[in-house]
Amino acid sequence: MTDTYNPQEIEARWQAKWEADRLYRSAVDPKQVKYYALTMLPYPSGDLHMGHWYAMSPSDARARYMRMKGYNVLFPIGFDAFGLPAENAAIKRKIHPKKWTYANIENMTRQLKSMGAMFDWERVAVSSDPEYYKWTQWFFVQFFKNGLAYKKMSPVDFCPTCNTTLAREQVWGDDRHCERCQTPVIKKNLDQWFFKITQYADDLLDFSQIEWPERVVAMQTNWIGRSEGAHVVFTTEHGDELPVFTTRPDTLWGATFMVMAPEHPLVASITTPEQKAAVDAYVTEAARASDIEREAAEREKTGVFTGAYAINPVNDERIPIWVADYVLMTYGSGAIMAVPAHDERDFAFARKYELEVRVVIQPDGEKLDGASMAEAFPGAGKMVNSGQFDGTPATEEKGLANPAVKAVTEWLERQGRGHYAVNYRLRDWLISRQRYWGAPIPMITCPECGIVPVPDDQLPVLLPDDIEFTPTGESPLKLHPTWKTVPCPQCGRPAERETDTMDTFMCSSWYQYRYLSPQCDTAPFDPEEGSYWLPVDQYTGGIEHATMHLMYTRFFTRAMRDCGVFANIKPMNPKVQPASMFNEPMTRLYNQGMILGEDGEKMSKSRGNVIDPDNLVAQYGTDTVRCYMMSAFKWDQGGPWNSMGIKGSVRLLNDMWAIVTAPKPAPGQVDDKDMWALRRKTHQTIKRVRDDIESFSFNTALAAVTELKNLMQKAQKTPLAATPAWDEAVRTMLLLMAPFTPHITEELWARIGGPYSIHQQQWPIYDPAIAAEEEITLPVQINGKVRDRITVPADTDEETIKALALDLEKVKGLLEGKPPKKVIVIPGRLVSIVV
RNA sequence: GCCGGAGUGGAGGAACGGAAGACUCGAUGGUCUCAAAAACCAUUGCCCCCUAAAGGCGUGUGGGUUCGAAUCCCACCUCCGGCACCA
Repeated sequence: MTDTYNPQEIEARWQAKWEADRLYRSAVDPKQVKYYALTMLPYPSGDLHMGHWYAMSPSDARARYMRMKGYNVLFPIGFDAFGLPAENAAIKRKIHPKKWTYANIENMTRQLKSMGAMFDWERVAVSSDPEYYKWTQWFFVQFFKNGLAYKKMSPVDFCPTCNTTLAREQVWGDDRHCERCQTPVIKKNLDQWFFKITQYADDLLDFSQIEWPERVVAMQTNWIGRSEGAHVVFTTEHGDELPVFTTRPDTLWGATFMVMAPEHPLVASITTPEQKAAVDAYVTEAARASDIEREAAEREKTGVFTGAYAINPVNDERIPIWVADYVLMTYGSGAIMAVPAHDERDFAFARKYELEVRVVIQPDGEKLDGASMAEAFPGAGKMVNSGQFDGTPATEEKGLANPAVKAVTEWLERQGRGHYAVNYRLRDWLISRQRYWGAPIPMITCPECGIVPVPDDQLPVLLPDDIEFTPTGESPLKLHPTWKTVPCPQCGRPAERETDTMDTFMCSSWYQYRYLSPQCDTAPFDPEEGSYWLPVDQYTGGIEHATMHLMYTRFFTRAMRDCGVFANIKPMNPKVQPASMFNEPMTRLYNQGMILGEDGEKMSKSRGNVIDPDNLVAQYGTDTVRCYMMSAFKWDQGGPWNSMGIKGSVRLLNDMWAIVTAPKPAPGQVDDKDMWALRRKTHQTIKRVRDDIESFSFNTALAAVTELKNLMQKAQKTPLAATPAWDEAVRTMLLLMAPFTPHITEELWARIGGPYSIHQQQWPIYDPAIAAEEEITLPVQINGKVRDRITVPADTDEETIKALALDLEKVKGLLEGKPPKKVIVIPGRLVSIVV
């Protein structure tokens, strides 16, 4: 048993055995407590990269740990297999997207298996399989039937490179670029399908049922952008209603003009003949300018007077109506009341065009004057110039929590001039994509019956295989000679299929359910499986999905709930299946960081800083790569790759191998102290590794095992290595390392005669009595500085410690015979003397 | 501007308000070797010093609370991420 560590041989052998034994097959077992651990599913781009390893191997280690803790763990994997790269490959290299995708899946499955993770390979779900997308389409129809899906002609974001529209969430950055390909998007007016995610805005703002990182909660909250205020109806002199949304109804008396967005439908009709030329020119110019130009915050405001006037409903004042592009048609009603004294933007506009600035909130201690003030005052004060509301305090609080807002809103409601209102930044989810490689939208347009969903028994609407790609990138579904022509399901007359496919985020919004029973053909998932496994207990993945996938999937679960999809799900173990399981798909979320190239930049082929995991596995073995992923970084932060750093993991595993396989020394005299020191370290390590894995602190868990290993290494050739304490240490070290490095530990476990499989063993039990220190060294501080230390038995009482400390030569010297002012003894911690 | 997060040795990173720098990499010196690699041993925050002892200084900056602060509070600075003419 002195052969050297040969990871490649060991890993292949155990992987084969595990697979043959179905060691990682997870099945419903009501007698056992379930644990659903989930890592974000990969897109089959061709090869597994370092990022996949970094995301998945710690996630796997934790799932393995939970299994050893006694949970029935489900840790599935699959592929988010629809998407544009497959089509790009088809156009560029004349490979059919299906062929390209499934070849990649095959290759990546091999790579994933090389990771040695505890994935249940019998639950693999692939979103481009007809068995899968049948149910993606079924959900679409359900949503349509429940009023959650609608088709609408509207100006939408279009990526000219990807040749498709995008959801608002998929447009990023100041230059409004495509999240996938970085190309700035353009606006197009198209007839598109939307999901009513806005209907769930408030529901989605409720994070009380989930333990998600504050960062994600903040990002989603930001994204939804809820603001409270009032809906107030202004009218033009000619009686046209001009409703506005304002968060500051308490400043209504300070409205000295109104502004409409250039796209506002009433602009043309209210403009007076004298102003028509100027307004037309302005509107035309605004339409030509891109959103990026228009939305640049630093840009100077421009606008044109329409010649028309509105009546302020609170005081019947006549105020001018302007058109300006700083007002957006997409938010609120596309028109605002302008209160220059208390709003920065209105102030800038008013000064430029010499419009009245009237103060209606006076702060304490200074006197604002509309004519002379240099900037708007958005702060707190008392209402003035506001009729019966004068003197009402206006605070910094938002919405009805602000007494001035509350008083005015209630009065508006009583008067019928307005009402409480909430506005959101969130837009409905645009899911139409003008692409081939996606799930076809299962809708048919009939000239007689209108829009008709494909009946359930005709699902899935299959993608045709006989397609042709043109270099223009136009969807082959549109160009297909016959595919889109079908009889209307209602009247049987010739009708036309929807040729758009669905946003692939739709597929990934419900994959955690499909994993439960990927073969199920009577429902999206088997009710028994759902009743046992739901919800996902622990989800892990990247932060980049905060306002896309992670928001969509929360919406999706709620929509499923409201469509009755969970009607036959009865939690088998309500203790671990919170009532929130029908609202929230994932109870806990943890975001890992990103692994960068050695140069500190994002890994990319063009930079040439890509580290290939296949090569590393070939060179060092899977266990070493896994170990390095988990020891060298804080998981939530990630960081640059260091090709030297992996040596640390190589040494750890070699040392572990050597310690376990070394011949035992002859028994002999063993110092009791040494024996207890080893047992103490062993038990302290159990606790540290346990606590660290639970808190995702994999690096410190491995550091703790390394400390144990270092201690054992020193004792390896002494008679201590022939004692039961040593055997306990060896067993413990292997069990603690099993989640991190599953193959080497399985091999060594077998060699020391442990029962197969180490991965089915119970997590070692930590005994606090053994872990407790017998002797402790206490630092002795004088005025907060450590001057000496004393070593005493752990149970020494305070008085004795105090006496010992004061008797120290060094302390006596520093006290110079004077009595100390104060002596603080913290048992087990330190002695602090104040002079 | 608003909302999150982060600033600790040469690098990654440890530290329930109680010994700053665990563990790892790197570096330096040594052992082994014809040599190199590997392995092993030792040193490794900075200043002072031949060395050591003994000091002093050190967790982005400046204050504060405390016997005691990387950690708590206040005010800043820098970097990263999200949102932003959103009424």
